[in-house]
Amino acid sequence: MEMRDQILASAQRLVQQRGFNGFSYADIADEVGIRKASLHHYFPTKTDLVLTLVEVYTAQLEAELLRISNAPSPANAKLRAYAEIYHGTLESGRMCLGGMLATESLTLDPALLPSLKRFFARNTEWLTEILAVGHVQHLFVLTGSAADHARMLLSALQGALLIARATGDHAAFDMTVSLLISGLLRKG
Amino acid sequence: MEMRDQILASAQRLVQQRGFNGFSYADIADEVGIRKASLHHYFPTKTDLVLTLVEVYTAQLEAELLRISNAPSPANAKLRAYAEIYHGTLESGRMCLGGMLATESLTLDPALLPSLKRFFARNTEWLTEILAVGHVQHLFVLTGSAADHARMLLSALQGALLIARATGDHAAFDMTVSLLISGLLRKG
DNA sequence: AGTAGGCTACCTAGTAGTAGGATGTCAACC
DNA sequence: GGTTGACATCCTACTACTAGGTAGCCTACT
Repeated sequence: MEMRDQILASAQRLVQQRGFNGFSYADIADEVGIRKASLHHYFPTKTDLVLTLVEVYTAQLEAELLRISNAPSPANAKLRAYAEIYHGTLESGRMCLGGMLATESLTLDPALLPSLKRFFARNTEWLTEILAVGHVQHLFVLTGSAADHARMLLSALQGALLIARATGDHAAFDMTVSLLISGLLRKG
Repeated sequence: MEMRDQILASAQRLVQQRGFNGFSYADIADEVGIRKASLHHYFPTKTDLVLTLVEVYTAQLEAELLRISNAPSPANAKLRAYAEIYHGTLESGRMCLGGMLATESLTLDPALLPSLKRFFARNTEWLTEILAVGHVQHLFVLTGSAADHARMLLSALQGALLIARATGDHAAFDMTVSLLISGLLRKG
């Protein structure tokens, strides 16, 4: 299973940095050191490969979300930990895998879309839960429903990632994160 | 100049819907009804074409921003009008041209990046101005600097566009816009 | 005469994907 | 214990097609 994992790691990096339409099997072959044709043994089509990628990525996310949820920290610290994931993505010169594929969704095999939707649904669901908990603990002041705030936070983080790629301004990304969280906190 | 404009319109739509790496000269040729080779008469390279696109798009934006700025409406209405631009983009099945290219920036000819940066800088600058005016008029309550809020708003709008593409949930987009604006308003 | 705008025909490189063979591993069988 | 067959992994070689881009020609307008 060593080679399969190498292929997935290489493909994941390529999708996050260059997009589905921005890389080819040849790029992966060069990187992992086998021939292009051999890649088709593991993943018959590019769609198969990226579908696996989305599933793996979602599973990795799930593990992180559970780790954060189970930590004995206040809700605002959990939001910070969540934002920290995006920070790491930015530092490695990548987009969120889901975000990248979302922009390209009109060019993707429709078979990928359900998994992609699930990815975003899971993010929204988790954020909603954290916001609801922070709300009943009087930590957060919400001007809309927890689900609405969750979608807004997710949008802002994805967008901040996108903009930081164009501007190169990582400090602005951090500032946006801080503003998003401080905007939720009870004043005084 | 008729054909040139047709080419630009077609290319703009293709970039916004499919991304730089998701369309080809053949797609444009099919659409505008001339041969692929003839396109090179107007735009020698794909980079030339997209560079022009970014400049035109920025100029169109500038006109809209001035129109909104000069309207005799309160700052929150101006923000709504700005968000309305994004709403229209979403309804036509497109990403923001800048946002789409931003995600693909690692695969673009570096010659495109300065114009792309200017596009985002202009958006941020305009939003900052509107927010500052709303602030001195005691319409908005800001928890950070006007520039910080501007970047956050821009991020959230771009991200909301991206997510709406994956989920197909346009109502969520509208809700995010409302939440962003109501979150700025002075309470009570 | 020069230029703008279009054409056919072509080039080189790269795309995803296939065919079929070489090598190796491992388990079942006699 | 050695043979056999199934399967995994990787290869060379290739197909069919698309990519961006070029060469050179034709026509119409100024």
